Amino acid sequence: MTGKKKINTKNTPIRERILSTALKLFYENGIQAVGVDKIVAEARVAKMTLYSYFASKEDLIYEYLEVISDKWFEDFHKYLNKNCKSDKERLKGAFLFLKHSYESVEQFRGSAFVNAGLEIADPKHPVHGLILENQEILRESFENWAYNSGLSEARRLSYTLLNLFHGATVAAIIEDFPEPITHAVNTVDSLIKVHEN
Amino acid sequence: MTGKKKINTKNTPIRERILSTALKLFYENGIQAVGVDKIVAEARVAKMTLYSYFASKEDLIYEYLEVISDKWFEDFHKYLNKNCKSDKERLKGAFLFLKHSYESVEQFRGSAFVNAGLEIADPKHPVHGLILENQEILRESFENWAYNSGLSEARRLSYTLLNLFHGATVAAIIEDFPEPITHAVNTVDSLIKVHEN
DNA sequence: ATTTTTTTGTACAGATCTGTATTATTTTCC
DNA sequence: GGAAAATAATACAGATCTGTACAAAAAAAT
Repeated sequence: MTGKKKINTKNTPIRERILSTALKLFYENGIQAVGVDKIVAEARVAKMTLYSYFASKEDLIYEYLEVISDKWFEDFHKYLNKNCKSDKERLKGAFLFLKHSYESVEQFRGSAFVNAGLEIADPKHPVHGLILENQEILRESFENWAYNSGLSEARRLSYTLLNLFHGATVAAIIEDFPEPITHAVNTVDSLIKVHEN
Repeated sequence: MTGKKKINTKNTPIRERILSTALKLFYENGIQAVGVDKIVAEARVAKMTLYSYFASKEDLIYEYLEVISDKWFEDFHKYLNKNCKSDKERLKGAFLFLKHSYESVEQFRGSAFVNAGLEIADPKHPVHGLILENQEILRESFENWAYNSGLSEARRLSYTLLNLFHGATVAAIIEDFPEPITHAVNTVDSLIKVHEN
């Protein structure tokens, strides 16, 4: 009988509002920089209400990463299916999606996972599993697309593309300009040709 | 008559100890995650002593980045001059240095600048100028080495290499394995060949 | 040896953080 | 309408954070 808190797991509009507010604030400012007070203020919700839906900030962070992961892959595939006709086009399309994100997102801050992974230094922290899983899914997509396109060394190429993907994202944030992403797009073209021999 | 604090700017051993302790803690745990109390405890120094050498934590952060920048470029060039005979070798050598860092640094946490840049979200924060400057120096090195090696599109290649550099670093941290760096080394080989035509 | 400077230790102010207690108000359900 | 549940508002506990005050101890300088 530990007297645990009762958490309401129902998906009410208020819960959604808290989560979407946390989503925005965590992404734009970083996880550590955003306090619970800021979230409840922005969501126009009482603090107790937040704690009736989420056991702790830790839980909120974890759910934040899960939700943003789903959302990201959804947007990603929607974009690819709309703009790419083949898996080879998808390889390049992934980076065009990145460019599109930079231009369309009101405040581009790169990848929520990479940022979270770097922010939470301890590699044993539970969110790291989620982040790793996320990156592996993306890499496997690259590998499948490369393999289906008949490119050589699909696995190795997938790691390179993931590197480029991270690098372009990070550089775009630091430089505060989309140029690094444009360069990455061109690099992908070159790499595809190299693996087409 | 604002009554400003008197800051001792002399380079005493104690000041050095504080700075090197902050260096280690900031790099390994992130800037926001490390409090002044933790620094003075680890450096075995009174808190007032820290504040007699540094006006604020903000100042300490700024100096941390300056020092680690100098230190990084020093180690970088030392490694390159020891292991590379030509500028073309230096292009690859930069990534071998990254691998060497991963293997030799007791707790590899990637680039202090990239981490700081992502941690401090506000692009108007003064440290961002320092971070940008740092990255530009590295990119220009890439460009010069590529140009001196007769490679085509040296400038574009330099941006690609910087992307790869960031990406490999970030991926290595997230995956907690050096494989991404190894892949990046191979990619550099491919890219050099592409630009050698 | 004595004065001056530096460093320490402790305490604390004031802000902010996570999380809870409590009571009032609003909404929902029947 | 009236009972039950959800939400709000406020206050607060306890921890932690940056930065300062102040007196004692140690080190350096003369």
